Amino acid sequence: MRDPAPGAAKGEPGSRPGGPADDQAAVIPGDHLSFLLVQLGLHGARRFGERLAPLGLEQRNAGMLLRLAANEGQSQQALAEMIGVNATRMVFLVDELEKLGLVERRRNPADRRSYALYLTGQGRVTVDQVRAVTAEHEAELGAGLTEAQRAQLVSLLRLMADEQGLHPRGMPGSSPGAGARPG
Amino acid sequence: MRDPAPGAAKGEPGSRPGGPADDQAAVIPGDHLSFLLVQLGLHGARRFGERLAPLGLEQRNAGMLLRLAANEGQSQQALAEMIGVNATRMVFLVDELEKLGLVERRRNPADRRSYALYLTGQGRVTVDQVRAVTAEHEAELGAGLTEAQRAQLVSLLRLMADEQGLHPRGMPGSSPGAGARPG
DNA sequence: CTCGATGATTACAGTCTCAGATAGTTTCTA
DNA sequence: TAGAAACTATCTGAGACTGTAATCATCGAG
Repeated sequence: MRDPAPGAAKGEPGSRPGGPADDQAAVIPGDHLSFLLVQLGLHGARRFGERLAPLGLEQRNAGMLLRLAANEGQSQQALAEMIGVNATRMVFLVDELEKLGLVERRRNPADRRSYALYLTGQGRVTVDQVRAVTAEHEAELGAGLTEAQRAQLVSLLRLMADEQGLHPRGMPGSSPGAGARPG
Repeated sequence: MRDPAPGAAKGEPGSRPGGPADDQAAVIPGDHLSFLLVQLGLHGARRFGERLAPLGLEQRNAGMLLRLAANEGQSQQALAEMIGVNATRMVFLVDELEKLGLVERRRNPADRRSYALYLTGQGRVTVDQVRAVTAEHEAELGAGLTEAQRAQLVSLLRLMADEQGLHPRGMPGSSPGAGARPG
């Protein structure tokens, strides 16, 4: 995540990124909503990734974990659909978490073709840590704002998201997306 | 750009990316600043990319064009440094624009090792189109807001960006970075 | 003029992320 | 029981980007 373009993006889970150099000439006025959103979105994503690093997690892992915590016992496919990644990708994502000892696949007795996904004990501990990190991250982002400003900002962003037809997806890292790379 | 994580990212700016499915369970409250920013940032990036498609441009091309328009006559290296991509990558990016007939490399008489980059006539036309697309995009993003709300949102976002130590970089697509991908 | 540094180009190797095709196992339905 | 369908796993390939190194032309300094 460097700096995205008004459409920069793709990334997601994209993810991983370095830091670009600072600019001199502003091609697009700094008061463009699009630019500010992308810039802050990427900044937030990068910072969140940095905060997760000490836990040994990537953003995608954290997103998956939180998703799973809220939907234990689901099949990989169901979770994949919810998150928006294809089944092929989901295999890999679950593999990662399983190797970390955070989740386990259990055969679903009702349908032995599929696995039911569950958090392990360590997985629950990690989920709590991720939530704590998320709270810290949230606080950092709003650090320069008064509570009233923060509330108003959230309100406006939600209004905007609604207008754009966006729905809460559960969390970041849940999307596969590509990043937009400017380039 | 799907849905990013609080650190979703990476991505992207980029990548990639398709559209995820809608959610059911919100793992992270929809009122999290981090989530809203990433979500809206990626959404904006994706939409911007869609708007550029009819012009035959990728986001990276548009970002480069706008940068170049504001800094004609610079060497590739100078532009690369400004944008934050390495020289190797820059060669490719300029090649793309040159093949599209939008920019041209001219030998710098003062230093014949380097090229001075300039927009072609078609390049200028395209820059205007990109700016128009950007304006439309901007309007779309703010469609659900009153002018006062939009102004306030911009104000709050700028305040936030300042607090986070972010500086205007000129534009999206300007950064190389990785995208943030959620997982 | 010679040498060292620089700018641009090219070729490679390597990383990441993701999609598509395919196959194996199991379940469901007729 | 046979066939269709679902779920998962594996393999292959694409796209975007980084980094290194080698090459060539040119510039600046000594």
